[in-house]
Amino acid sequence: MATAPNIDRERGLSDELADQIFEAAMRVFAERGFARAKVEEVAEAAGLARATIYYHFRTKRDLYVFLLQRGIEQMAVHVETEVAGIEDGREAVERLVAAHVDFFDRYQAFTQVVLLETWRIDPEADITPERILAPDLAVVGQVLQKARNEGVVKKLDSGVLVSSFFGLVAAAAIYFASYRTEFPHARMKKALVEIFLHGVLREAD
Amino acid sequence: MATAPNIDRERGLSDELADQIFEAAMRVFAERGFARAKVEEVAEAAGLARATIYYHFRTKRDLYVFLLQRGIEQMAVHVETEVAGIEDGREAVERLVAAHVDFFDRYQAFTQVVLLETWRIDPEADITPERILAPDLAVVGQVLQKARNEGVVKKLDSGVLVSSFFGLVAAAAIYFASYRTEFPHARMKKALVEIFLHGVLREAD
Amino acid sequence: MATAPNIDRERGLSDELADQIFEAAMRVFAERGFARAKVEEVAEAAGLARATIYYHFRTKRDLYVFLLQRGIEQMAVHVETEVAGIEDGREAVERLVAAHVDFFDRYQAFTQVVLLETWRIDPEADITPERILAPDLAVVGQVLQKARNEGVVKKLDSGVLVSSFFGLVAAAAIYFASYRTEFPHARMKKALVEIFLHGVLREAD
Amino acid sequence: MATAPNIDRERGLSDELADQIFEAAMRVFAERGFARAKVEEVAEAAGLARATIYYHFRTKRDLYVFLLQRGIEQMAVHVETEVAGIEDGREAVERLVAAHVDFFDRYQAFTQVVLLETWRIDPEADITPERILAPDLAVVGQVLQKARNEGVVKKLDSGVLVSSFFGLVAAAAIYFASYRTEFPHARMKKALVEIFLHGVLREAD
DNA sequence: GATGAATGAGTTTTCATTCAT
DNA sequence: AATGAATGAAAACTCATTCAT
Repeated sequence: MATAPNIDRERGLSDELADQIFEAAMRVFAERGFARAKVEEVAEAAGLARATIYYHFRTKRDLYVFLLQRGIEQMAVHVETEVAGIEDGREAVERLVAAHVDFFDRYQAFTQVVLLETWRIDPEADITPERILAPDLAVVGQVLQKARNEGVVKKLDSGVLVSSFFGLVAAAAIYFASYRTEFPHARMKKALVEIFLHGVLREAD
Repeated sequence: MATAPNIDRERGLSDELADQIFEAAMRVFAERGFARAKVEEVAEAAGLARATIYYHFRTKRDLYVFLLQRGIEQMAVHVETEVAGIEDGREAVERLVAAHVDFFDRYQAFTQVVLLETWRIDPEADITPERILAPDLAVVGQVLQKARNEGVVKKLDSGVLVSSFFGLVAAAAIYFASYRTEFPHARMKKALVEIFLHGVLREAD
Repeated sequence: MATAPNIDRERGLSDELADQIFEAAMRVFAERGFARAKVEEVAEAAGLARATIYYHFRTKRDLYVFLLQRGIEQMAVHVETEVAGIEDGREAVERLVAAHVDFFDRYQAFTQVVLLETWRIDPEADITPERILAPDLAVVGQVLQKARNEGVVKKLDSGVLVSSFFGLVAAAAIYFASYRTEFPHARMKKALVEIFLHGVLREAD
Repeated sequence: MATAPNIDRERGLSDELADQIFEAAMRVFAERGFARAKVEEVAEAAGLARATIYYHFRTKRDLYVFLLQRGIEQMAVHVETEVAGIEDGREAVERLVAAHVDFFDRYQAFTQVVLLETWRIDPEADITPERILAPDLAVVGQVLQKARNEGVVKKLDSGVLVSSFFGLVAAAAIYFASYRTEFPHARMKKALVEIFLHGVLREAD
């Protein structure tokens, strides 16, 4: 896991350069969205000439996919590390929420890119959100599935479970990223765990 | 409420034509996203000449804002009608979820536009998601606030509450819209209500 | 004949504008060849903005095909007029040569475009020289065929006959166009007729 | 003769490598024409890296000139060998046609390059077709001149004679190369000799 | 000698927008 | 009110060429 093929890394793009471009692309795509972002901007942000980007990536889209894959890979690694070795299903779910909130909070730019842009890159091609998010979805699905099998989590449709999980976490991330509220990270994390696990109703306690 | 200013309706755009353009814009913007959508495409879809669109709307962006405002207005009306007159806070929250799921399900195209594009139209301008979603957020906030005050809902930060609500509902909408799963609408609605109210844990029951 | 479909004339390109663009394209493509010619240059030569060319022609290649088709059409008309009504096979062939030399001489720019560029536009597509030259080839083939049937012309393979005819006439056109020799038009015409009809050997007389 | 200066052979390009590049360039330039051909393609076809081509040739144009010169050199040698030692003027002319047809037929790719591209390489520079074709033109001119002086060939302008000769032979070459007709080589050769020497009219016999 | 990497200088094409009718 | 025609301003992508290794 977390060792995806990285189809895009053409012509022996060195790790260093890959990082450089990754960072630059992240910043630019997050701020402007795929369509409004200019390759020139990414190049500039990476301290390279525009043509150099094209030397390493056939198209703007390829660059974008590279960004997504690499980011999700890192996210999956982060999350997996967090939930690794936890036996208790309930705690695993808690950690799952927490790990996502942490990651989304730390990489707000990337989060926006992934959550808002992935849906429209190229529906007809094989670059669906499902596929892009696959590494993380694998971890999330696994944890939730296990918890469900253990009877810790309700017998809900697994699609609904996963989408709810993502919706909750992502919405908060985007919401707070957009409004840069001073709302403390810790309290947000706690609140989301609470809602996901127990719902909003008071009597549920 | 539901009687927004409609700054855009220039030069006596007839209701009929407004509908025509609204539908066309919805389809096109949903399918391609704001940036990739062409004014020409909207015109064509509306059976009009490109210049005619410009006769009624100063810019592409104005057309887009018109679409959003009109759509959200309708959504707010729909939701408000659904929760109107319900005294019981808990039931109101249930209906709130249900009403959104229904609306999102019926207007999938519009949902995609609102939920994925709003965030990036024009950050520096006054067209923030907050403002665009205002009519609906007002209703949602009201219902949740009331329920919280009544002690039905937990004392969570209201921003978190609202974002959670939206995240849950919206994610499901997009998720199912994208994959056109055969998952029955009714069951999805029920599941989301369940999760939002009681969480995913089984022991909560 | 000489009333081809003109598939390219999109969006009601007026006759006047068509002429304008035709002339401009001719000059530019002749001087620089297809690949080196810039659409910008054609636009400028036509007194239009570059985008205006693109308003009327989808691509540079389309513009080029328009140029070829229109030119050949005119050539076929010219030639056909010259040989029309001539009963004597031998005289018809003479006139055929003369008409081509005249046309090629008058429209040297166009001649270069047709004879040097056509072969490589798009081999795999349906824009072969054969098809482009069709209107003229039809006339040439007809005249030669008739003369052959009448026993005026030798029983040579018709492909060889046509290609020889073209080769002779075209080579002279390009040769003299390139070197702008002071060689008198009339003498060249006579010489080519002589060679085509009787060959270069003296004893043949 | 046939021992041109070869200005291009820089940095001790070995014969083997020269051949390798010659073949590759021939194929690529023939297929795509000068402007559309990429140096990269030639390199690839030669099994070399792009920069290696630039190690041996200052520019793409230099590479092209190298190709032309080397090819024409070979052609001139071939033709000269064929007509060498022939006393009879008429037979020499016959052999001249035959030798060209043979060469063009065998090296169709090169033929296309020479006959279609030479005219536009660099008109303002000294790379005119006249100069490029010089080695062969020398032989052709010599043979025709001699025949004319001997009274075997008519007293036609020598430019017309040469252009007619080339036009006839080249047109057939290109024609048959393009359409890969199954027309037998031998018959074509005979027909062209016939036309060039005696013309197309039957009564001439 | 050979070449991977980098880039400057274009060029085609796209589109929102304007305007005369 | 409506629209065909025209265009300015981008922006993606290409490719010959250079250069450090």
